[in-house]
Amino acid sequence: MAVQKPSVPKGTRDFSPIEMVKRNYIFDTIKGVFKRFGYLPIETPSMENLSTLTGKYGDEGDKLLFKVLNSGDYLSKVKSDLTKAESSKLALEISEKGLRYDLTVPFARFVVQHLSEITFPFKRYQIQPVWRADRPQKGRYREFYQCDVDVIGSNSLLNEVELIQIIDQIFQKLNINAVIKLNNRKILLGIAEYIGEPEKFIDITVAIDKLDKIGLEKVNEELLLKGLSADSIEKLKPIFDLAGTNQEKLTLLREILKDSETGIKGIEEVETVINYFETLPLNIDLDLDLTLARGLNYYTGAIFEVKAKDVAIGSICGGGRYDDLTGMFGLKDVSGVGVSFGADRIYDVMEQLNIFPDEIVASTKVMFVNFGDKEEKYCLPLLQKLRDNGINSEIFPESSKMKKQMTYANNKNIPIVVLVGEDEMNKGLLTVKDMVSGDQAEMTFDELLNKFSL
RNA sequence: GUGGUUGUAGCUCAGUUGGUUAGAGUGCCUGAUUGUGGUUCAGGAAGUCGCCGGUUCGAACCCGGUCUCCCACCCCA
Repeated sequence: MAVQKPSVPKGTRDFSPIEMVKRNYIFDTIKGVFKRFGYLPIETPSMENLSTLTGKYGDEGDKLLFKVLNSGDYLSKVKSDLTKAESSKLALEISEKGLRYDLTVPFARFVVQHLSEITFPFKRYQIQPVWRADRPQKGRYREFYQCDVDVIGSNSLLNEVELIQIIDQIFQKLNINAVIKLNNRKILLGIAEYIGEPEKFIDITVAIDKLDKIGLEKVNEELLLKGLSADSIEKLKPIFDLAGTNQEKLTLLREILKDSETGIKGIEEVETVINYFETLPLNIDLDLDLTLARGLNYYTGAIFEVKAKDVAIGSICGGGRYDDLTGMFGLKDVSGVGVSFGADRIYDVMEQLNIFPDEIVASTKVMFVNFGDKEEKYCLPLLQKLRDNGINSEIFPESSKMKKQMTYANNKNIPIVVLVGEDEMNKGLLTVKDMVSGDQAEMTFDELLNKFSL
């Protein structure tokens, strides 16, 4: 067989030991906070039935689904004329499974399917990879991990508040400066009603989402293109211009949207969440951002997005409330709310800021130089004692040249090297070298141990 | 999915108008130093120039395709 150059598919990556140590640090931190708030883990399959996935993420989302080819002679079962078949229709005939696009929709499916085993409110977390057939860029992968927390079966806004607390804790623990942007789909719907274009709701949200990126003028152009009247667009302006504190924005908004029942409901929801937030001793900033829309169509209430303040990489966490996701699987009137942490982007942020704690690379504290068979046998019990005392230690596995062994210790940042040769064995002492200062001294094993008990 | 961009030693990158044997820094290996790393000095190994094809007497360089990376759009973690 011809030798092939090894490679992984576009947008996917291998992770080396160093990367995994750092990734696990992120996962463990996130998981720890989830557990602290009483959430329990679940997992779902990498593949879902395509019918479970399609239609949940909007047209764009459907295009980004990875589809899995049916097994066997899938073409023989195709009914369409292959010479003029549309790809999108043909896909449904030759593929009935797809890789999951997020963890929220599979979770909704899970809830409905396992209803009898679940007590509401159901608090679950789920940390698994998801796949999107997007074109990769920095901070944008085709396979990436999401860390979801959701509580389903409770309308209480206390859940929204709890999510904010969770976000606060996680980013505090990871030492990332972040800001939570908060909005509410009901407010956006109210705005669409207020300007007299409720049926253009999706177009409006998608356009105003880009406000801080492309500016007011371009947004207006896009809205015009989508068929909004110039009048409607003019009415949007004061809403974009809203400034001041969260409370000030809400007061103004309440006046503007006073005739929209939905809008007022959204304002009240946001107000409640913000009022809770202000009574809590949290570190993170919470910004009411009316231009936050989020593309996922299943959100109905609060929407969140978290951005790192010090790195431009898009959102590192996002989510919101969905009132009818389970409805699509036949379970009505069960509302849920949750957020998803993007582990890969969080990694990129931490890497760029160089804020991974040194100690997570649990490195060796003591290395014994290997001088040969007799010395090995002499050192092994000492090594055992160090380990029993919780000191990470190792012996170089071969009696290589000193230079090689010392270089190894140096590159691995091992702070203490112990040399035990014939001399030391006869005297019952160890030569202990401090690799930072370069000093070395003879001492007993107990004296070495004492160095660590300080 | 649309448009653009990148790919040369393990890593970061030079490489002239197409012209003999493709370079540098860093890392690695060896020695100066047989039981002493991190500094210094001397030496050494290392490249199908992303891949496939074409043009040409001759291609890292020009052309086509393809893969990958990155950027913008779209969308998003």
